[in-house]
Amino acid sequence: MVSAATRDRVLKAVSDTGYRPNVAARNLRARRSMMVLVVVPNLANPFYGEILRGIDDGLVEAGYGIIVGNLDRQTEREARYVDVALSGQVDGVLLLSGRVPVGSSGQTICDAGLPIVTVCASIPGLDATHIVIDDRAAAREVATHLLSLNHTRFGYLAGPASSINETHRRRGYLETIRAAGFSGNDIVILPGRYDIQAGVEAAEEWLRLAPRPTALFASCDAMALGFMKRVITAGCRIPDEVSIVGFDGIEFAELAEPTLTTVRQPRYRLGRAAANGLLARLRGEQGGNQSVRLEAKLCIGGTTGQAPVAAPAVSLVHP
Amino acid sequence: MVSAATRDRVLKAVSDTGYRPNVAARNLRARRSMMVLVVVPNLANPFYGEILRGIDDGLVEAGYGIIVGNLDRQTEREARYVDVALSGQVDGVLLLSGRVPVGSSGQTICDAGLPIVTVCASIPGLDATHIVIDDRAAAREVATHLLSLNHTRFGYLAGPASSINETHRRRGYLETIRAAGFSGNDIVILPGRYDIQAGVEAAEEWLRLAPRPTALFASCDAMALGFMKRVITAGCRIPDEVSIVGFDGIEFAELAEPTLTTVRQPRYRLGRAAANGLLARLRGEQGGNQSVRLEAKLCIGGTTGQAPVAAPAVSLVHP
DNA sequence: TTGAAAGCGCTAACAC
DNA sequence: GTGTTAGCGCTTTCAA
Repeated sequence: MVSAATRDRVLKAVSDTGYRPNVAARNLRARRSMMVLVVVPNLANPFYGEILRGIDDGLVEAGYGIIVGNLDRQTEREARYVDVALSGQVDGVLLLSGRVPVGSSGQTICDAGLPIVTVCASIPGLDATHIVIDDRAAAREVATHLLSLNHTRFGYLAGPASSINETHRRRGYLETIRAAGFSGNDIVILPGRYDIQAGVEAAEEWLRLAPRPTALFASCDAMALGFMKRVITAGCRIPDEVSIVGFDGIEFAELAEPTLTTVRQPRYRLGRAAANGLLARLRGEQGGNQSVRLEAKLCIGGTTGQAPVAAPAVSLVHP
Repeated sequence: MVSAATRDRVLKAVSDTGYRPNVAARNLRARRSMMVLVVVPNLANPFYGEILRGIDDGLVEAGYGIIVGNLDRQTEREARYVDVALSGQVDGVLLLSGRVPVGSSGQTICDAGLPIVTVCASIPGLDATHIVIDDRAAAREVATHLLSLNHTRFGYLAGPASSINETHRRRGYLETIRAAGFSGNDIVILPGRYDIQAGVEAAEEWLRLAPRPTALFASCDAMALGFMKRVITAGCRIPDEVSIVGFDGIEFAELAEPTLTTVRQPRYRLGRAAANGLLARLRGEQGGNQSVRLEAKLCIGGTTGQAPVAAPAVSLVHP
């Protein structure tokens, strides 16, 4: 609402002086920062890279920038990001970590009163938008697939106990196997922590077992790939001696030989949905506790096959 | 420099009122933001994830946060981050992209007058600290390794022409092969762009060649792994029919079967060095144009082996 | 030591 | 339409 003449005069002055608005001043005055904090458990895992891409694409369009808070799997690092939120450096928070970050003096990131969206891990009781897939149903599908291949001894390569995803995946897997008539004796649970090395260590444990489970569900691809590499190195054939299923659907799962059977999460779309959910809350359009569920899909690769028949063959000889 | 009594009174008031300093106001007054912009070519490539970890660890200790600028391989996206720098949102810039970002109205990110550090790609003529490895020497080492295995037909899977790394790697590889007496006829150059899919496409091209090069140097691991998967799918044996070398040393290179021979870059340390270099510049301790060079190492895996001997055997029959 | 005041650069509100 | 002003919350400077 200015005359054309004035506008031109202003625009000319802008380009003459090379004027640039100062963002700190604007933020101070407007009481917002146009920044969003994204708390990531482990930047080194490419699973998060792709989600981050979706988040970035969604937020940048709306003029928001992202501040990355990498926990590097260390809970102690949460405090830093609680401070970032509490000191007004960001307008909203995106939690990929499945936990509410806790500060050094007992406050949580919720005390900042900022809009929060969680991705890939709904946190019970948290007033936030939760962008999720159905971990439990996906894990059931994994178990059903392995049962259909006549496996009778099952392994589960777990994530960290603190992870809510871990809980759901384990439950879905175990309940389906039990429902098929198997007992705890038919199931071996190997501890893990969602990284490659954990998969390697679990493989070493598995190699020492007798009898070995013939089917292994690793609760993330990084672990599945580490496991796979280690057992191949030990001379095992996949899927002849052991069937392996991962979870996440990272690109490298497709590059494994054989291609890893895995649950593919729509990572980019999860990121976009998270950005949209947060933008809606930032605009005040939404509040309360709600969930958006995206589809995950079991992708059958070459790492799963019929259970080996060695044992039954022996029993036929001695009826 | 206040009396103990006053200090206590202040501290009590702080905890009573739940006082938190406002960062925007502090930044406005202090004319700094305690934020650093990190420009990344492609967040989806785990190569950058690990460098980012090193950067984050180095900067967070000094109280700086990072704003991630993902280009997603699209040069047009640079403009956004030029604005971020120009509008004073950050105190320094870390460039992983090997290019000086250019804004929409012709300015570059340098016009912000901020300290700049480049990582993994020194940009000629730029007043910055350059954290690099010797791409050319590493590529020479790759060629020497392949020559020592008696290969005589060589492939090179290139990166994008705009990349300075691409230039160095190609030069080092080709000059070494030429110095060994081979000509352009013995070398096939396949176009690529530093992602998995480019590796797959190059493999399809390679499968159509006759005669095929028996040695392939892919200028990044993601491409090498994509290439490898595709040729294995087509029934080729590695390294019996083709030797493959990658570049970068991402974790997944070690998980490939056979393990990928590759040049391992010290990614985390590159990130730390970049953080340190930027902190030094931010403190005004350093200026001008300087380089820090870290060691990259050729790690021999199972994807390289003696050149197949079929052709020489034929020529012995008809001397 | 402590208190008071100026001002960073912007935007919203108001008077002209 | 246009020009002026107050104040966001902090830090620095200067006076008491």
